[in-house]
Parts: sequence; structure tokens; C-alpha cells
Amino acid sequence: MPDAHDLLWGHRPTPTRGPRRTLTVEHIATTAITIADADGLPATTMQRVAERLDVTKMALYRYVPGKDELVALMIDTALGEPPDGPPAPWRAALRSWSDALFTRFAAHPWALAATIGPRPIGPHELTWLERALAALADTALTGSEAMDTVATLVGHVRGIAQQMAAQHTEAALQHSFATLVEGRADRFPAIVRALSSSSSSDNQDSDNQGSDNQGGALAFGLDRVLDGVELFLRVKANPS
Amino acid sequence: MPDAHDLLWGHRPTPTRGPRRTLTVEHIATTAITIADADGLPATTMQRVAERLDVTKMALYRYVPGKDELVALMIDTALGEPPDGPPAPWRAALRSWSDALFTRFAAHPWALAATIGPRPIGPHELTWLERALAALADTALTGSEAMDTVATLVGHVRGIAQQMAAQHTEAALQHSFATLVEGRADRFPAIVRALSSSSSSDNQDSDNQGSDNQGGALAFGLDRVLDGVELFLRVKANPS
DNA sequence: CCAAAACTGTATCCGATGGAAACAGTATAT
DNA sequence: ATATACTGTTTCCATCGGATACAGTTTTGG
Repeated sequence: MPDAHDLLWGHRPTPTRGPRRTLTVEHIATTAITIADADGLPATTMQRVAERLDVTKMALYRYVPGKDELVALMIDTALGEPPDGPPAPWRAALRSWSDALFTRFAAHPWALAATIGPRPIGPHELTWLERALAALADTALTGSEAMDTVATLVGHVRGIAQQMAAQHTEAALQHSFATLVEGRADRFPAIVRALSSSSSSDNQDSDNQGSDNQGGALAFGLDRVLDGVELFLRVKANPS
Repeated sequence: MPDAHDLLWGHRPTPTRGPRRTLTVEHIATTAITIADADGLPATTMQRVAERLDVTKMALYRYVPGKDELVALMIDTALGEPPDGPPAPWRAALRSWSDALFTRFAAHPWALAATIGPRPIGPHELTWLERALAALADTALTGSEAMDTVATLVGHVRGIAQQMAAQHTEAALQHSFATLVEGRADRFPAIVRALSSSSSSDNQDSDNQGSDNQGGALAFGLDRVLDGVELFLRVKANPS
């Protein structure tokens, strides 16, 4: 039986004797993903996956050594290959890369919970990293600076995806905060202030320096991070 | 029986009749945290928590409606109150706030997994938000801009804490990447390049514009984000 | 051509988990 | 003093991931 790494990277034994296999690991993974997308990761039991495939629960163990390995497969399959657009300068490339990553996480919210803790990395996931680092290859960033930049972007993308998974809209998030601080304005004055100043539409200065603030929290954070990196590069090139 | 919200916010009925209670919710929560710190969240079963407290598993259900509610309590207790230092300008305040938050997550790695998905928010968690927003109250940021800034910081802190929980050191992380791309340099050239250029110590330019790069990935990302916010404020004040 | 070997999916069983329900003992209020 | 409300315990249950033994199927080697 192949282990998690072999499974992810396609090192799978192809037996010749015995009955034809009725399933494939890919089919199992996509079925599990469908269930997880609909009802979440806890509802994705071996039993339910097997039922959808019209086999017994134990049949799955002929393809996958255990549930952890199935989840690892689900993650790498759900993430998929990063979309490849036309070559672009590093900032635009990282911007669309981040947006694409967000889209994937938004489509598969369970993947956020599944990608926590030590776990095997699959080829698709590594390709995402490859693309991001490639975008930064022509800059003056060192290797670890580039790595750290990607980590920051991923952290932000995941964070916002998490918020959206918990509260579908930003308005709902604000509403739940508002409910919490209600009657406790003395303990949380800054939250009260922030909520009131954001609900009231005070965008009299709507052409704020080209930063597309309409996109919400995801765009705002991405623009701040990329601004920070851009500044870092500028200072590095010209330490005035 | 109080629900999760009541439990977190201290709205607990105090019965007068009946035998003395042998436990408290706080004691249960701290005991569960001790177990989770040592062996992780999956190992934190009602059974084990009860054993440590010398009661039966079902006794816990007199204090907590279910495991989800216990975990919610654990989170808010483990996070605790944010440490309050002397008043500081917004950047320094957010910097130490982020460092403190990182320390908490590093001490309780299971909290990363537990704080994903829809869940009740406790008073401590809301106090963390309050402090961060208070630090930004004197700036020109709108309420939602301040909220988004905090979200970006939290995302980064969580992301790095997650990496550290999976691979204890940054060197270990790089090593595991190196192992993965080994023999696949053609598929992942940018990763190979980034890894080699970071392992070779090329800090000939060690006084890089005051950004404390020794702190590693956490510091780098925080500095980039805060630089980005600072630039945003500067442009907002003086749209040259 | 045929038996041994290798593989398939199935049926049965297991320990651990979160939790429900009924129970007997204990402190308080009327 | 007795009913009431509460305590912690015991027993029980469905569901989970997974081990094992099994009967049927296909290929391989003599």
C-alpha cells in the first residue's frame, strides 16, 4: 500500500493480476470533495463517500491507506493547478495569484481547516508556491524574503477566506460584532467607533489613491502588503 | 443549561439547592487546555478531561452543554487578556500586539485549528480586537480600514504560527521543501533558486533600513504590512 | 490448459468517541 | 419534615475509523 507521499505524487503500484479495479483514487477524491463542499469535512465520512460510489466502506481502503491520506488527496485536488495568465510584472502577478488562491479556498472552505498542522505537501500545492516565487524571481528579494512575502500573502488570503466561511458577507460579520458589543459600549469603545464609522458611508473622498477599496477586506490587505513589499524593494535599490 | 454564548460571557445560573458543585467551568477549561497543549486537540476527549478531574465523563455535561462549547471556552481562556503595555504610537502598539498574539498561538497551537469556521466569540477575543482598534483610533483610517488592517495582521500572525506548529523551525521548513523538490528541479526552478539563495548567507548588506530581519518570517511580514499601512496613511494625508 | 498466486470488494467485528437517559444521593425552600 | 431541585454516576447507544477473514476474479507460470 502506497503511503501519503506516494499517493500524492502519483507513485502508485499498477497491479496486473486480480479483478479489475472499479474505482480510482481520483474518483474517490473528487467524490469526497463534493461531499465536503456540500456538508463540510466532519460530514465527509468513509461511509458516505463509499455510499456515493456504490461500494462498501472498506473497499476504499484498497485505494487509500486511511482517512488522513484521503484528506491530503482532497486538498491537493481541490487546490488544483494555479491558473496561468500572461506573464506580468511581479506585483500584478502576485495580485492575481492571491485572488485565484482566495477563489479556491472560498470554493472549498473545509480546505482551510484541513491545511492546518503537519501534513504531506502535494504537487499542486507546491506548484502554487512555485508560481509565486517565480513572480518574485526577477526582483531584488533574497530567497527567504520571497518566501516570507508569499507566506504573508497566503496568511492574508486564508484569513479573509476564513472570515467569509464563517460569516458569508462582511456586513454579516459587522452585524455579529455589533450584536456582541451591544450594551457593552463601555468595554469596547474602539469597536463601537469602528463599526459606526464604517457603516456610515463616508466616502466623500472616493478617489483614494487608486487603491481599489471596493473589493473589501481581501483587496485592502493585499494592497497594503504589496505596497509594503514595493517600498522594501525601492529602499533596497536606493537607500537614500 | 446555558448555551455557548452565556457560558463565554459569564451568564451562568447560580443554583441554590442541591449538593455543592465539585468543579467550575474555569477549572474544566484550564484542565482541557493543559491536555490540548501537551497532546493536541484530538487527544482532548471528554474522558481524559474527566479523568484528570477525578470525575466521570458525564459529570462534565453538568457544566458544559457539549464539546463544542468546551472548545469555545478553551479558546477564549487560552487567548486570555491581551497584555497591556504603556501607550504607544499606533505602529509600535500594533507591532507588540501582533507579537503577543503570536506568542499565545505558539503556546497553544491547537487554538489555530479550533478557531476556524463559525463559532461563538468570547470576551477575551473581543478584547484583543478592541485593543488593536484602539491603537488605530487616532489615525485617519476609517472603521472598516482599521478592521481590515487588523484582519491582515491576524492572518499573518496565524499563518506564521501555523508554519511553526507544523515545522518547529524555519530551517526545518526549508529542509522539507528541499526534500520535495529534490530530483524535480525542472518542475520547480523558482523554489530551488529561492532555497539556495536563502541558505547561502548573503547578508553582506546587514544594515537593511532598520527592518529587523533577524526575527524571521513573522517580523518580515509584519514590517511589510505596517509599512503598507503607514504609506497608506501618508498618501491619505498628503495626496501628492 | 490448469493450478497457484495475486488481487478484488464484502461481511463481520472492534475500540473509542460524543452524548442521552435513568438513577440514587444531597442540600435547600416551603 | 417533606417536596423540590440539583449533584455526580451508571448504563446504554449510534457513529466513527479501521483490522481481519473471506469468497470471488484475473493473470501468470508450468
